[in-house]
Amino acid sequence: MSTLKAVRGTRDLLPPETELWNHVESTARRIFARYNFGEIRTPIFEDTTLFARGIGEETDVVSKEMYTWEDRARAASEKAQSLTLRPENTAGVVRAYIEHKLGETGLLQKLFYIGPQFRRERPQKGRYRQFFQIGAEVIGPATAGSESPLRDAEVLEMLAAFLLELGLPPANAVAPGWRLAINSVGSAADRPRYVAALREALREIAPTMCEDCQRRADTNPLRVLDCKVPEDQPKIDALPKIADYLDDASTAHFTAVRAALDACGMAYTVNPRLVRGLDYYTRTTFEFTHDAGLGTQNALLGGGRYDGLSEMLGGPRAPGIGFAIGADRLVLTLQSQAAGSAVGSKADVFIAPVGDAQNPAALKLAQELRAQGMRVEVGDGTFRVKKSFEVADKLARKIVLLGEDEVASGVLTVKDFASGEQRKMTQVELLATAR
RNA sequence: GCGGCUAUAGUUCAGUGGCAGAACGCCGGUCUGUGGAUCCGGAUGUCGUGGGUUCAAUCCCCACUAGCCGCCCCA
Repeated sequence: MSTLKAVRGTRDLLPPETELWNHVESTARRIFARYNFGEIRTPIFEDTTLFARGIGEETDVVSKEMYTWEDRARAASEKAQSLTLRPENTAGVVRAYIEHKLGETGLLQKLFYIGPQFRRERPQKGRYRQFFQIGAEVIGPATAGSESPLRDAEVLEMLAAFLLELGLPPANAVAPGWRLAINSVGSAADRPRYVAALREALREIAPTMCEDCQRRADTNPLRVLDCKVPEDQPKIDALPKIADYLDDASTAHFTAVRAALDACGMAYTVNPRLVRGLDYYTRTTFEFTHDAGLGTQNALLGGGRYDGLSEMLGGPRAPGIGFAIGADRLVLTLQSQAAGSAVGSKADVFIAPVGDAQNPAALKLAQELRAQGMRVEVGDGTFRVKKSFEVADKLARKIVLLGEDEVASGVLTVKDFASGEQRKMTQVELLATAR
């Protein structure tokens, strides 16, 4: 019989690696809290329509990468509902915003999430079919300031603070690090005008370009800008620029975002070709990449503004901006930086009963020490003392020998592995030395 | 979804058409309570799965699966 394995594109996270994951997640919670974000937890699956409408029917994510199934109808009269494992979380958050009428508070909603997402792509390093994102959204009625360029800059500054807190500095001339690229794809009105102009220009040029571009020119013209084929680059440079199609408000918005970033001393580059793959993005889009540790999958996180998404989903006007961090990629990056290598800490003490008659007393001692907050590992009385020492040295900083004498007298024999010093002490003294 | 590379011990990896190897780790060392880079000994395993060629396949061939790299796309 063949043994069962985690399915393609999924994996188990085990200690001590999970320690690093917890570090990343708790750091996100700590930093986001400083910016007054609250946590939202949305369901892991949603009505398929949510993603089709929100992300865009024609996007790759929706058209070929979703885990979708027909839910069982409970009664003959009921229609089976099409459900989908969430491929990203922004649509779900906006759905919740609409459903709970959060706009009626009149306040800006600042929400973050941490959780698994699912896309049926070909797995490779840093890309899994179940992957984890840490994301945040700032959304609310325009009267709450949700449309302000200050929000864009604040979110970007928060991301920089988060990466810095994790020990990841921005790249500079000599050292690798992260890089921030930003762009504006215009308002909901600008974007179609630009796409139309792009289509027009591509009608002539596209046949001379690479195969992929010929296809993209038809299906998703913005993607042509992303082409990496060297021969196509001059042709792409000659295409209409999004900046020339922004209306005054969008241009002013982008200028204001940059001014706020400059004020914070944030380094970034404007990349006019940075268009995100999801339909809901408007105006500001951005991406953080990292030079080291990730192969081709060098995007650490991405995001942007989505002023029209709520309305696309049937809700009130609710401009917003958000991002999603690829936690799998962030962890990979930290591991390659050795910034995350200091994991695998030891227990405070290892209790070694000598003879299995001492087992009950050992468990009682462990219970009491743990109640005082100590991290305790308990061996087994059938272990020879030599083995207890070997195991204890691997797992803990101190060993407590608990033989017949110790149990009778209540005086423990304690050896510290770092100093090699061994002495008798009471339980109270042991607690004091561990502090 | 497409192309390339890979799959051998718990781990990292050698290797051969004829009994399967190293290092690290693991277990044990003249049985009575002392670990760390000492020393001695021991076990590692359907050689990814299923077919085929052959007297004989871990090795050659085919398919499948998985991982990695690249493409597409994206976090």
